[in-house]
Amino acid sequence: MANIREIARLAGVSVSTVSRVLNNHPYVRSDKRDTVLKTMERLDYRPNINAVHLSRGRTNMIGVVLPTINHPYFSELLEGIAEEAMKHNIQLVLFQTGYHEEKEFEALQQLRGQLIDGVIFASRAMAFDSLLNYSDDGPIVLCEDSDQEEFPSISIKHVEAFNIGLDYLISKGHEKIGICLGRLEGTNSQKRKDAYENKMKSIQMKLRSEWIIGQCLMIQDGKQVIDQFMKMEEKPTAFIVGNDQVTAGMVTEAKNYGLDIPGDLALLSFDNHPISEILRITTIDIPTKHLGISAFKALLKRTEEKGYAQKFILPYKLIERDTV
Amino acid sequence: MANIREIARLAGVSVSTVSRVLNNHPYVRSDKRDTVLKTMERLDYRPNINAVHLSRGRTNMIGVVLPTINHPYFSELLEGIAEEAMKHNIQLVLFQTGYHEEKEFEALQQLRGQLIDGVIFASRAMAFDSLLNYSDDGPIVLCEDSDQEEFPSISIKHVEAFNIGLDYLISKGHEKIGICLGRLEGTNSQKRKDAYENKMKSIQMKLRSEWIIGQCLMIQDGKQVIDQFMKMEEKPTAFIVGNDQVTAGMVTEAKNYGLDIPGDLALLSFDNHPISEILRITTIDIPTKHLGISAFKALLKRTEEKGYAQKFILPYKLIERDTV
DNA sequence: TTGTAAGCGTTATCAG
DNA sequence: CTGATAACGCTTACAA
Repeated sequence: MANIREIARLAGVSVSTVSRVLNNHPYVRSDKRDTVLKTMERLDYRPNINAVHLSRGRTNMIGVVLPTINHPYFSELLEGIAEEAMKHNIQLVLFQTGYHEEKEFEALQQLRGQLIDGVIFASRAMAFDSLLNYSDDGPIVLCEDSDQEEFPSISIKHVEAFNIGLDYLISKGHEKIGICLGRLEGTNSQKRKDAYENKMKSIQMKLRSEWIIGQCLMIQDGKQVIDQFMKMEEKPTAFIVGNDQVTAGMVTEAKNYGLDIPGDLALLSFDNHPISEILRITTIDIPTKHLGISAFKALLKRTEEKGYAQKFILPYKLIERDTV
Repeated sequence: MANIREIARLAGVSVSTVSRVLNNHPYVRSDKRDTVLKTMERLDYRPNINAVHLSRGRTNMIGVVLPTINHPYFSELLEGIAEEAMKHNIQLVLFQTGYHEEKEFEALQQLRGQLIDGVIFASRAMAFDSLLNYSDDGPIVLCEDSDQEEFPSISIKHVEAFNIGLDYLISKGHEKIGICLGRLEGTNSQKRKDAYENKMKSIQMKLRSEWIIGQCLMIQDGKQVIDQFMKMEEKPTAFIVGNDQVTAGMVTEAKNYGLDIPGDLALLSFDNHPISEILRITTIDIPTKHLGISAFKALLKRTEEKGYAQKFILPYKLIERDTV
């Protein structure tokens, strides 16, 4: 591949002039600029991006850490990030972790290695303290309802939203309420679980471990929950469910058993993804895509302003439909 | 940030020795290796990846071109690519195009600029001839049912699968068959449309433009199709639909109108994504994730073997459920 | 087994 | 406005 030196030689100018043309600097006589441009065109020249990156010390790429791409929550979030990044001419490098910490560290090492200018954690499995070690290596943004004040974070108020959901169920006469969450280890799930346990205590309901179900992420998991439900001696009259996919699985599997929703079992869910409208699932809307957009904006801000660590809270909204 | 020279100085060795340690070369005396390693540890050293890339002339990153991330078809495909890439320690750079050609060119320019070692086109909007210009810049793989012999390609036999679907509908007594496709300009859609038109001719059915519907990609589009359907004077008795999302929207909107599926309208779809099982949609399974896995493998093969341009055909499978 | 030094292809400083 | 030339941080002959 042709390089800048060759272009310079053929155009009869110095490499600096070529570089200036490349970067739209002023102070290049227009006839020189033209010959340079023509020479580039002729050789179908394209600057070596790695060299540019090395020289500049920046890459205009950021990393996105997420457990899995193929889940509506994360792909919507990712889409938000991608759209906003595109506006600013920033490229995305993907780190699909499958919730493995090592993979998350990889992203951070690439940050330190200056392959990426920043990192957005769409989800985090690693300890917060470990994260702190990379604080000086570049901007980091967290998509979680976080109390820390070191990094910018974007989220909804999970506890509050969960309480709204629980109150709604209670207002409809439910007391025997079960809960379906994703990875119980996750920060968001923890918040939600705490909210649930506190609320149950406040209405004098004993916690039943059988009614607290984890690892609910996909449609298929919802089916299994209903299978479990059918076998329970003491059944809850309602479930609050961490995401619409799972609820979708529950609704349809419930129908297979001839259950009446919400008569035999009420379901309140989170996300308001398209499937919930289709299945008329009562759900709490989370502005997932905007979470992504805001995350990117926060990263940008943090890039410009070293200590910037604002906590962004986005609004949620209860959407009443037919499963409660 | 510390660099290799500083490590060398502090460890009392030369930069080449440090480099050798970094790259697990043999021929480094183990006590030297140890001090180097310790020094790195102490300074929390991480090599500058851009410098490595520039020096090596390779980046171990590949580009993935797709129109949108937030659609089950593409996010499943992407997941396949991502999983396989991870096994080979290859990073993914995303190019979300929204079907815009310029964005696709961007990926190719980054290929020429050696930021990425190769490109997978999960979908393509640009002309094939334009693509040919980049053939020498690095391996390119296409996810399409393609007749060209220049690049490796991965797909199912769209025409054949479509014919199977149409024959199945016909065998169930349908002749008045409509069709819902995605972007009519896309290569896959073109193939499918051709198959449809030929089949209709072969059973002496006149083509009605009203029954050929494009821009069907999401759940919401399916709703609109049914709204259109309700207004048709002459109604088809069946639709063959390009993807499950759209069918899902159709099924549920049809219920709102009190239509009987398949009595009033039969629906045959493609993909076999989780939602189709939930809604008991009869569909033709496409191994989307494997498409992604194979695409990555083909890219790797093409990297090693210049002219490699095999066409991979993956199997599809009719899944009989309740909408036909 | 080790070190020296020449790349890799840009950008940026500084002198003209 | 233009051109030398020194970075940027690593890899890799080549020589020892």
